[in-house]
Order: sequence, then C-alpha cells, then structure tokens
Amino acid sequence: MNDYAEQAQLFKALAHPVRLQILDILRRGAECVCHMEAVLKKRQAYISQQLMTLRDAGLVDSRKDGLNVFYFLVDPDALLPLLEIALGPLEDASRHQLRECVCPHCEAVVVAQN
Amino acid sequence: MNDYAEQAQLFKALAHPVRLQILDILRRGAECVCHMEAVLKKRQAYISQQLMTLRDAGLVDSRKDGLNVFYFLVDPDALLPLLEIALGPLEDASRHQLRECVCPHCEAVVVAQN
DNA sequence: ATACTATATTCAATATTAGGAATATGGAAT
DNA sequence: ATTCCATATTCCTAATATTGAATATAGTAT
Repeated sequence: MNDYAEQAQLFKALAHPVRLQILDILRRGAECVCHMEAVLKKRQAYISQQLMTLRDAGLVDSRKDGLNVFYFLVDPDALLPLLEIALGPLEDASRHQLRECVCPHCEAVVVAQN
Repeated sequence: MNDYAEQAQLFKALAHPVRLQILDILRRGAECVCHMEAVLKKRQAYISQQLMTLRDAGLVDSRKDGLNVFYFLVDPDALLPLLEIALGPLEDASRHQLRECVCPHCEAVVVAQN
C-alpha cells in the first residue's frame, strides 16, 4: 500500500460525523462507551460499531476497567494536530474534566464519591 | 449541516488515493489536466471525475487557458496545513517547476521554447 | 447458578462509491 | 462549417459502507 492509499484510509476513517464527534471526545482523554452514549445520544450498538471502525483504522484502542470499557487515542501526538485543524483548538471550557462518565449510568458513582 | 458533518464531508473528499495525489500535485501550483494525466498514468475521463468530486467539495477550481484547463486549490491557506500533515512537507526537489505541462503533449512546447 | 449490565457482533436492507466504456461539449484551427 | 482536441458527463455494474434490529458475550453482583 503506497502512501496515498494509506493516508486515504486514514481520511476515510475520519470521514464520518459520528466518528469525528467520538474523536472530539477522546482527544480530551479516555472515555467509556456509556459516556459517549450519553453525549452522542445514539444507541450503544451503533457507537460500538463506529468504535470498531476507528479501532480497525488504528486510531483508537480500548482497555477494560471494571464494568466499563475505556477508549483512547492510540497516537495522540500524530492525531491531535489533525484534529485541531479539523475541529478547532481544544477549549478548556469544553473539556469533560471528570475521569468518570457523566452519563446517567455513571453519574451516580461520581456523586457518591463527593 | 453541523460542524462534524461539514468536516466529515471534507475528509470524504480527501479519502481517496488518486484525489490525494491530485492535491499533492496542485499544492505545488496550478496544473492542467493533461499534466495530471501524465503524472497519474490514468485515463483522462477518470481524472476528470475525481476533479469533479474535488470541485464539488469546494477544494479546487479551474480556469481555462487556451486549450488547457488549469486546476488550482481554492483555499491554499486552509488546505496546505492539512496536506502537510497528510503528505509530509513540500520538498523543493519534488516540485514541478515548469508552468507548462511536462506530459507528452506539452513537452514539445517546452522544448520548443529553449 | 441466576440475573444484570456494559459492550460486541451478526444480519439484513439500503445507500453510496469506484471505476470503466461510451458519448457529449465547447473552443480553436482550418 | 467542419474537424480536432482537451476536457466533461452519463450510464452502468461490482464492491463497499451505513445503520438499525436482534442477539451474543463476558464480567459482576446476588
């Protein structure tokens, strides 16, 4: 596979609004699937599919943590500049600062910790 | 169309090896279709199709100059940084310095000028 | 063991894209 | 006006992608 084909594959993975939004979440740090479910307001199976596409493209990977599976960028150094161009710079105000999910399922956990 | 969808459209246009190669040519300056024909070694109709896709995506535009149609980047300032990340920096050695085509059809013209 | 929960996979209908062959267009030259 | 040439478009089929519905899995808690 030559360079152009390789890059085309990368862009193909990026060429989807939901996947872009997932990457926009993940560039702020690792997040579990249920979090994305809450943010994207899409069914879990659908998100899982898009995550699989991103994983197949080598952009993200996952690790299991208790009940949840956390996804993260495989190579932030390579991807973040591209995402900055595509999605604009990261603004502090827009960051999800919680390491835990803020989705309905996970929120209880956070609250319980305070 | 929200921001993610818009960006996804852009990436979709980039998600093709031939189109990337065309953009790699055009980031060095405007070129005629016959030039791309010579560089890409693809049939003219096929190149024309890919150019149409790029034009529809708003990435390139064309101007007629005599018999030839020259294509160029619509917004180099926006696109060049993205292409640098995708295709690497522009090297002087790799530039097509001729304003005329170097394809078989055009080479004669260049030679005649010397 | 059972039941629940988070996530993953499979399947199927539909939509889109790739890329070739044939043909059209429109300007220039004669 | 006709021919020629560069480029554009249309049409078609195979391959691939999208997305929803249903179902599977695997780990946890009881």
